[in-house]
Amino acid sequence: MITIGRLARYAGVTIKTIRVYHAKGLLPEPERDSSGYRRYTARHVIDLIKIRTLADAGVPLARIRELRAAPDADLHQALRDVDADLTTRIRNLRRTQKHLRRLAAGDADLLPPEISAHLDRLRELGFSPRWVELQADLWVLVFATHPETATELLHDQADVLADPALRQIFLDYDHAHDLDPHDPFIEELAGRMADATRDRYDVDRLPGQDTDSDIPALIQGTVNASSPAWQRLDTLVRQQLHD
Amino acid sequence: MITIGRLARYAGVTIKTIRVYHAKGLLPEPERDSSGYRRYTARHVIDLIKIRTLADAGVPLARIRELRAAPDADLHQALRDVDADLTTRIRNLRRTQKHLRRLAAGDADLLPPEISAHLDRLRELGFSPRWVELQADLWVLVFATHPETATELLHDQADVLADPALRQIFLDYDHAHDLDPHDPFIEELAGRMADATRDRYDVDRLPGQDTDSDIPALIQGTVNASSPAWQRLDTLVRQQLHD
DNA sequence: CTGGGACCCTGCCCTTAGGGCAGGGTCAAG
DNA sequence: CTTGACCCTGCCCTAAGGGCAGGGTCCCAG
Repeated sequence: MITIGRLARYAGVTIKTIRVYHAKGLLPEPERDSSGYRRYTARHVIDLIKIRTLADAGVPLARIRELRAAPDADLHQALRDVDADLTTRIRNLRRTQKHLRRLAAGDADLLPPEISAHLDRLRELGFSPRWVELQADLWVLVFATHPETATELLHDQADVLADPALRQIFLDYDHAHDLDPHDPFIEELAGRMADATRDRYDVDRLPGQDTDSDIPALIQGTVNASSPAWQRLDTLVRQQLHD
Repeated sequence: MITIGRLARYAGVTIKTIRVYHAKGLLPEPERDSSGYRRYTARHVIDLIKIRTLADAGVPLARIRELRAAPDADLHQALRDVDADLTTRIRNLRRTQKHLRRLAAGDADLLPPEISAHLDRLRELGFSPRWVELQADLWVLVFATHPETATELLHDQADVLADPALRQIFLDYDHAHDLDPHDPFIEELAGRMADATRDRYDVDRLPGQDTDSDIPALIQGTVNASSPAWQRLDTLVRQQLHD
């Protein structure tokens, strides 16, 4: 007849755990010896090990108690459910691990590989680190909020960068960040941007605006907030497009 | 500028979760609009997604808050630790799943395959279901408490069953369960058992008794409790061995 | 026979990561 | 003008134990 401490060591749990199981009616309270110590038998060891197997699998203690009284068929169904649940939990953990590794490899790589490639391309084309970082944030946001259309948008953006004139517009946008908001270059750039936009897109169907989302505004807001020149640029472009 | 509900949907969490993160200083409180509603920006979406990645990996929220302020080197070390931890967690879940399947396949199979084979053998040899079940419990206990010596004991037991005379002793033991404690057969069997034990083992070194464990007594106690005849058998054998 | 260290007992409060509800204000659409 | 969908704060609740206080037991060495 073993004591609670030995039972605990055998089953690889703490004494407290055993007492909790008694309190919750999972494991029957054993006899007490003359001094009030609990004395356990082989049955208890076996029961405890089974309980732990279920508990380790994530079954709530209350459920385990139910199962101890349930008919065999129910128990087996429950075991199948738990097994399936374990499988999905393992799969999820693996996915999380993948995300984690992306996060460790640098923020940008939280995105699908296509995006990392896009950002690398930006760096090659001579965009400033600040711009690349901003684009990273932006695409994180787009992919997080509109996964369905994000890929399409990204391809459109890649096309844009393939055209030297359009690419120059973005390079100038990047460069404008530190200019005075009233630098004449800003107005000239705004003109080019409005023209290019009208050229490329149906004015009422700008990309990304077909979903009733506030994400584009959100992004633009974030962008504008980082530079007064950019803020003015946005205002000017909007004016010209809405004439 | 999105509301808390939208942010929650984007990040796949509940509103409450976001409020908790604010309360714990994980995610900075955003500006409020004129009616006191929180208004979030792109930054918040990105931060929240990162936080969730860590939280999903099982990092405690308090730790995540620390990491947000920690230098880059620390963060990367932490990410490596978390990654390793995830790997062991996945491995443990897999082991648990294996245990669970054994449990589903019938109690006996909670034991290593060698034991299941042993129990199958018992069934073939004509032992009663009750005996087989008792042996299952017994071996569960032995393997749970003394994994180092359990295999050795099992092999010894397999040897014993290979000898027809010894096997007959166990079959008779099984059969004795339902006899009257004073049936003469019991005394005769006790004699055979004592002889066989003396024959096979050094009297002071019975198998399993070299560890200072109460498990053998525990097992014998459980066995004895299930039948008065068995109880008497044990008493008689002990008497004869200790003369 | 007397410490002392290792056990055991009950009872109580504490923790994590949120869930849920009450009670009240806000917004947009019909 | 109302209705349904949001949002606010504040409060209590949960699961599975951890930790501690305050007190009793056991066994072994001095």
